[in-house]
Amino acid sequence: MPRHNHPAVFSVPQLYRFYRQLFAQLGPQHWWPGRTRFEVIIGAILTQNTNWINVEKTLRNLRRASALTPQELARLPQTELTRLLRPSGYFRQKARKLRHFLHLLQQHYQGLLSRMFRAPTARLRTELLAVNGIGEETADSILLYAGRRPVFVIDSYTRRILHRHRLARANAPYWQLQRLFEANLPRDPQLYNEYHALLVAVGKRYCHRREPDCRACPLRPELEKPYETA
DNA sequence: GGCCAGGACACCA
DNA sequence: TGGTGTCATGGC
Repeated sequence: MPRHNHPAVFSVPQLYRFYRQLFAQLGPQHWWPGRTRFEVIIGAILTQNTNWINVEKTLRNLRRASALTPQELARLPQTELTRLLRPSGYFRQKARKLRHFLHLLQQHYQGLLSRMFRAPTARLRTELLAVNGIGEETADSILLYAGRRPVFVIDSYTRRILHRHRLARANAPYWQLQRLFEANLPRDPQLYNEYHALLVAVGKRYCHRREPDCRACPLRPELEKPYETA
């Protein structure tokens, strides 16, 4: 096999077992927390490298300002938008990102989410990735949680958990980790939804950056060897 | 008072 | 291609 083609992940027959174990222990996570598809999209952008608690504060701000539809948000002056976004951090950047998304929606879909989510998944993903401020994780979160498309989301918790369970290299590319899940699971948006949410829940509780609480981790019985965190 | 949080991007070699 | 700095608030 050519050097550049070495797999960064191993074959994973136990991937679905992981899921059942997590679900049995933690139960349904009811993701994505958001009342409408637009809220899900906004939340996906606002939660970038940011605690969800802070995002909720911002969503409350936007709700009070009646700015939780594309049309209403577009009418908000930039200075006002920036002010409302403060609690979730990076507020100047995120104000621009939201504007960029609204621009895509307006230019390609007449400002209508109903039209946007009629587009084929691959095309919509490409368009979302072309928006400055929307990367792979955010695009896939939008596709899965707002669009209910069978696209597995890879976030930092998922990456960390896979690495600590020796299922992937620490620096494996996004698409490889995504393929790992998509190739080993039924192509079911609801399953992808719950699985990713469960991985985040496990990550938050047991798989911290510095001191992973591995003995309490629900996935522990699956482990063959002690962790290597390097 | 430091660390972390459901990233993305520009810039550099 | 891969590494590094930047963006920023709030909770623990």
